[in-house]
Amino acid sequence: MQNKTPTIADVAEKAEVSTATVSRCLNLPDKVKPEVRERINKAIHDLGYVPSGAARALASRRTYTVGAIVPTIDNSIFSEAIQHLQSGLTQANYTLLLANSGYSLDEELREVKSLLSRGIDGIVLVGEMHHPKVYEAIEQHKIPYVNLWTYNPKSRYSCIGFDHIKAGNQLAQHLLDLGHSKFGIISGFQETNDRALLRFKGIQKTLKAVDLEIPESLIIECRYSVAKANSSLHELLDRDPDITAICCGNDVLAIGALSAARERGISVPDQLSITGFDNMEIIPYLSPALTTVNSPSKRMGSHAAKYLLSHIENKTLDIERIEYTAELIVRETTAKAPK
Amino acid sequence: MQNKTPTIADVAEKAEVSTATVSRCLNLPDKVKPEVRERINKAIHDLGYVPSGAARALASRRTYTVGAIVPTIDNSIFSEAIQHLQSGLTQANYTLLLANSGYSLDEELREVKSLLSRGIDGIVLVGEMHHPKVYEAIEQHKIPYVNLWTYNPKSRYSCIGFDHIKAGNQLAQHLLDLGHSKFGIISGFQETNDRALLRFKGIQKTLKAVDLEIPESLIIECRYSVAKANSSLHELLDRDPDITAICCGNDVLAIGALSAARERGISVPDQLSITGFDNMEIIPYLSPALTTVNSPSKRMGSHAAKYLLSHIENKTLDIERIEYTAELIVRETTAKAPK
DNA sequence: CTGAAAGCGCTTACAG
DNA sequence: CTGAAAGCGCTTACAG
Repeated sequence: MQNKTPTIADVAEKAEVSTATVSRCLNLPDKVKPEVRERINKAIHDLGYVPSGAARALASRRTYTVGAIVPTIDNSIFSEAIQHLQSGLTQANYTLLLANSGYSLDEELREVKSLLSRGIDGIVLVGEMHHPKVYEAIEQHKIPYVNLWTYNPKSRYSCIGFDHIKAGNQLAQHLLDLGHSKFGIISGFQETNDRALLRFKGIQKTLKAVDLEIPESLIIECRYSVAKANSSLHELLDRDPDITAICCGNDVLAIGALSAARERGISVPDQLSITGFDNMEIIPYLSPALTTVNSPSKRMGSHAAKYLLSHIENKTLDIERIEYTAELIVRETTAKAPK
Repeated sequence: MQNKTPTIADVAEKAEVSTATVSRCLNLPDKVKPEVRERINKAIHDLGYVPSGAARALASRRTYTVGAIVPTIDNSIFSEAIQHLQSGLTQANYTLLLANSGYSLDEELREVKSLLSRGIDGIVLVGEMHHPKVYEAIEQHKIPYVNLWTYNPKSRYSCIGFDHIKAGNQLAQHLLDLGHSKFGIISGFQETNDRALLRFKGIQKTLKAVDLEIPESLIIECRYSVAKANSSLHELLDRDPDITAICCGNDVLAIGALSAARERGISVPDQLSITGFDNMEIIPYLSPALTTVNSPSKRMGSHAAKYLLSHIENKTLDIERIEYTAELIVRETTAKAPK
């Protein structure tokens, strides 16, 4: 019974080889003779040897770890992406270090620094809007990096995502086609969230094309919570009872808005149309089922894993910009404008 | 312009002190004279020095990292717990390493080993049912460990959670009080999920006390997905149209069941009562709002952070068992049994 | 295919 | 309060 955790030296001694050979056996097995390999594997098994990640990282300058910072994991849409990112990494024997910024740019910077000091081989962030020092810090470390959930052909950085402006366009056009002209907006905070901002810009632009404008007073920004959205819709309707269409920043907000409409006895979609964003798993099973836009979260997550792994393995840092499409999904919460 | 990442030696040189002093300045600031400290901090800042986590971990045998393995992060209820676990750790300058097992015990074991080799100072798992080697591996590493989401006064391991049997009792009693006698169950897979198993056992026990028994054919186990629950309810109702109460393993399943009832034109709760579990954030805003049981996920998550941190700092490994209560929340999906 | 040895960047008794 | 030096457990040219 050894009461000390066995090291590579213990394995080497037991297998009667050098530590260098044990190391090779672990990392480049074909470079060691099969019979030796067998002896080493037996020793490893007998000793219950587990390599020290810290020592390996220090010596090899590789951690086999990738960092990701999302605004929150408490949103099924990010969870889906992370789940897929993670499984892509796990298959390649990489581990995901997950942090969340709570939609704060300063907090995100802190997390980036912490991950960097921890030693990561690659990093993924959500959106394109970050603290300027974030880019600085990452570039200093010379590791592959990608902005997820956003697509900007002119970005200086790699990105994997979709065009939020286009998505906003589609939403607005759909509502316009249904004859709506009186809009309200319940959005996430746009100052620190470029996805929220761009979606709104998209809506705004499409409306402007037909000379429609949403007054400041009918745009509410709030935290992505059902409760906040509920009170926001009440607020909006108090300010202007003639609104016939509400665009919500995501499905969670839309669920809150739906509940407020119900409380007011306003029927959706007959009197009021409501749209969401993301197409969360449960949405089609709700009644009424939300009209929303599909965020390709799983595909983005998987792609991020692939991107990072290939760039880490090849030690390349060139920029890639991948665009996925986000389709409008019309369901039961939008209909012709009343009257 | 240095084109090499600065090390502690560079800082030491620039500040004209030894590396030992820089190290102390970082870890035990009060042990170094204020003026020296200032010089060092300036050097750190000027150089843009970031300590190497790997080197620190290797030398100190501490990683300031805690591992957590949950069945899936794609469930808002686990996300909430993780969010709180994480924020507790972050405040103490620890980082959370998150992995998920996909409800597989073998996968969980793999993840445990990977985390252990990575070097973690503590670990939290969900539930009490694990691969026997999981306990073995963790004990060999002598790090604090806690089973979350479960409370068992007789457990050999620390646990922070609630009593799933009691929760099942409450659910069944509520339905019994409403006059139900014909039950159906849509549960998660019980073989690898002790929470699912115990909740069911709780229901079963309470029913048995009044001589009621749920036949095998009216118990369906499935993945925690809305779609699966939807088809499960159809299946159940095909097998026995006289069922008046359905207990679902969690809220996600209940939402699926609700949608199936709607598809069949069965009114809830008049003709059919449905219960969920967890009380996810959106539940009270849905229509009908689910009768469910509140899982104290946030409190469990925070407590896990506290538990781990204190045991890591004090290098203690004694067992603690913390019980939270899970209350039944009666809303709109349960009512008196028809007829 | 294998080994001796330097080195990765820190921490930590030990002395002073 | 500070420094010299050993050591943490690996990897990796370099030789052979």
